[in-house]
Amino acid sequence: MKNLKYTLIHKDGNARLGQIEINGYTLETPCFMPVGTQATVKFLDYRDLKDINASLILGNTYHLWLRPGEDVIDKAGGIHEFMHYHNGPILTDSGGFQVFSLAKRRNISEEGVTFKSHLDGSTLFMSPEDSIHIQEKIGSDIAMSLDECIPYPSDYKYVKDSVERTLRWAKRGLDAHTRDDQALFGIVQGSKYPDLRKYCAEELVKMDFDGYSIGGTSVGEDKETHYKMLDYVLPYLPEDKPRYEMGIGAINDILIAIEKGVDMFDCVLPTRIARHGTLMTSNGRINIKKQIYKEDFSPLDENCDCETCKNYTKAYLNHLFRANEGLGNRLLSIHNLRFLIKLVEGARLAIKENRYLEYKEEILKKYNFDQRGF
RNA sequence: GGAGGGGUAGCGAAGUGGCUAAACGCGGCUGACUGUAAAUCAGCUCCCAACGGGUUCGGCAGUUCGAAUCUGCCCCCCUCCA
Repeated sequence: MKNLKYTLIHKDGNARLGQIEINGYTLETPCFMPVGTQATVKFLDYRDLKDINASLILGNTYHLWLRPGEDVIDKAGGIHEFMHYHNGPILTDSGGFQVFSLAKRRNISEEGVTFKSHLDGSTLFMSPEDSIHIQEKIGSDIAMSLDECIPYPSDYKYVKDSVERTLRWAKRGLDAHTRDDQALFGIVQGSKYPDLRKYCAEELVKMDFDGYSIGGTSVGEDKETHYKMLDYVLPYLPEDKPRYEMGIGAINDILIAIEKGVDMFDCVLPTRIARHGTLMTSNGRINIKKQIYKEDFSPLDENCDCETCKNYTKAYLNHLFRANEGLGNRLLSIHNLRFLIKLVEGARLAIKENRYLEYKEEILKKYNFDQRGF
């Protein structure tokens, strides 16, 4: 009895318009998922998320395990109740990304990962089974298998061994998983090696997960390599399950992922750069802290429908950033998230109308962003 | 009028004979940021034709091989007592 139902509604080339039904929530794909690592999309609350039309959001197993602890969230009645978020499903990342981002503070063994807590230095151990059990207690709608997000570049032997271990971990997590109101996704690794990507995808598909992720992209490789990684994986994933590329938020990355047939993606980029004063707009990237905006009383982006663009001027936002007022972080985060969500809403409509490639080209041509894609 | 304290780069503030174009903080300017140790991090911030040179530490005049640092005079500011 699966709690997640994916329906492929329409294809335009490889781009997919779909629908996910899960635990009473229904959402359309492709979708962009804001990241709320510590049970909060930094600076936004549920009302802001509703306003920008966010649905699925992320939480993080490693971070919530350390603080407040999965038991607290369980006692609260689960993550939805805990953070008062009911606008859509919640997906938890497994801790696999921390294997990458906290590389200096961890050790990998066959059994699992030993972390040296970034909070207090204590030694903590997480097995693939632990990751699943923690996610079950957190009560997310979609859980992820514990994987190793492989650094780039890594040599073939390292990647092969890592992929095989990630596959064993995936199986162990699957066997340990008990909640039937929680979906579980496997994560395809394999770095830039086509055969390892294919192998990893095929082995995971045999295990029959509820969805499949592509991990280990946008970890320092060039764009060409990044996009090829998608090509090495997507042909081997089933049409009737959602595909999720983890950790992409640049405009070109998203548009290309959709074109190739990815349904879901998340990224800290829009919220992080917002807190740093950077905005994605239909006129390209701008930094609100710059002096030229000090007396600019126009909106951030005249083509945007977010609350920030509807109600505030660049001059005011410039002031908030110079004064280090938290409202600036919130207003810019709202804008950047809405910008990406709207971009993907446009993509869904374009797929429906069989003009996705035109849509993509139009955006890539019109928006004055650079190689990085924002 | 008397006693004491002080004037350092845009601001605040170290430094009290050479290692000082002068710590540090703020402010300002650049850049970075992709499954969040990130409201963070990195660089620049006296002037110039600049891997070198030129002017600086209230002002002027000295002492010294060498002064933001010592001496004299002057200007300004603060506190206390009359």
